[in-house]
Amino acid sequence: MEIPPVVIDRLPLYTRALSSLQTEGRDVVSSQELGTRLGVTPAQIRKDLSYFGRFGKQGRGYNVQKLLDELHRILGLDRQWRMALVGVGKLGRAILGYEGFSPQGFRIVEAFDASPDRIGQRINSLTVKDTRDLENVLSKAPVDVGIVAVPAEFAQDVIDTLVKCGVRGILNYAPIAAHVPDGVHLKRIEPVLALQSMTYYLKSSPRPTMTAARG
Amino acid sequence: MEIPPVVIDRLPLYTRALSSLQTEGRDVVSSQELGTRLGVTPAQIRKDLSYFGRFGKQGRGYNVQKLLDELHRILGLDRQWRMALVGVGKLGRAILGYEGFSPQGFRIVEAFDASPDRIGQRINSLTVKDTRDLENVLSKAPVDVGIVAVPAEFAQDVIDTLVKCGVRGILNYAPIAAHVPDGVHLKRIEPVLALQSMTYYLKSSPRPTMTAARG
DNA sequence: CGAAGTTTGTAATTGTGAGCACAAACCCTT
DNA sequence: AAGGGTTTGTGCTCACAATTACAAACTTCG
Repeated sequence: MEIPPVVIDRLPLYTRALSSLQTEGRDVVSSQELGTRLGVTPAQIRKDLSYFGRFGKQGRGYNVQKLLDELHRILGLDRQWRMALVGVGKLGRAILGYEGFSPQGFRIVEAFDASPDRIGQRINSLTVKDTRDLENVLSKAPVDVGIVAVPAEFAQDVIDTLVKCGVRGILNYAPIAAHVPDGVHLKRIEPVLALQSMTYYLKSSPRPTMTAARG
Repeated sequence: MEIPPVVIDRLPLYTRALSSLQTEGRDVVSSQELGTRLGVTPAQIRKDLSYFGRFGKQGRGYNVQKLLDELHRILGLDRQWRMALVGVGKLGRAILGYEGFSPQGFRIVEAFDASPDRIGQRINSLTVKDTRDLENVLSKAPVDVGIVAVPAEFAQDVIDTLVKCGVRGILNYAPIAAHVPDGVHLKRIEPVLALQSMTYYLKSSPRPTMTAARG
């Protein structure tokens, strides 16, 4: 059976909410409560989960720990994921310094750059390697995901190289419409695009005054 | 008439592709070519654009400059947008240093933080102000968009405050399912969520060898 | 000028995902 | 043990977005 991508995209949200509940010491949660927390309808949650099995109990709800384990298994979050960063400019450095990846099992294990004055530098206990050595390095120690943080004009080339190296997941921070072959999964991280669609809604309605109440 | 949000989300992509074409000196482009560049069907592009008017010419295509102007007008990209950043930790600093915003008309004009040792610091020609003064500052010099880069546990409070200050667009970098009232537009920037859904597809199929060809 | 070749805009169709509603299953209290 | 209260899983319906398909309009070339 083929599961709709939108469903897969929602599962991490459920995972995160369940983690919170677990921290709060909760044993059981209903689709109702989960939905309220996430801003999703209970029916949607139940339907999404039903693609993968029957994890709940009527009259009771879902066991937090059990459902969390199931989701981890389903999403493949029960293992470590190795990532390679390409581009250690301003943005790349910020990504290297970001502490949100490792607690979730994602580790940047290699960093590459094309600029001679960056190659050899040590950043966050990682030595920057030459982009031209990408194939060599990754053939010996493959990674699961490539993070692209190079200027737009080089991004497609870098992505092509990563794909050639067998990388099947790519996180693209470069502002281009990248092309990847079937079977390779690419996700864009582009704050500017998010802003540019948001302005459509902001432009029309006037800036509300601070005293205005909301109904 | 109500335009589907998915359509609005695609318009910035069109804008970007058209900018490239403009730089390349192209006068005219067909939905066919635009579609190939963006990985979107030509019909989709034509339909999306038809929500807003008739910008093309049969047998010829779209005038690059004209369509670009129209899209800028439609999305509200023909003006400057003022943004306030809340949270100048590691992530916040990276956002402040990011150079992709201003060329597109988005400017961070205020930075806030709650930590005493950060308040008063100068970062990128901006003086960090006390989060408690947020209402005061924004009442005198309103912003259009708030960027939230505080730890998860404070994010909802910050968002509530921003909303109270009349901010109707929020870019949220904090890993929470934030709640905003109707009329406030929130966009999440969460690389980890993107990765966590990607792993679903990566986990099943084996890591391909480098010599394997793709069909 | 006429015919062949393009390309748009849109009506109609198809496909897909979200929400509704309810039977079945379970809990809890008395 | 029995009945009232919850909550799940899912068939069904509805809404909406993507695709198809084509007439109309334009360009180009002979």
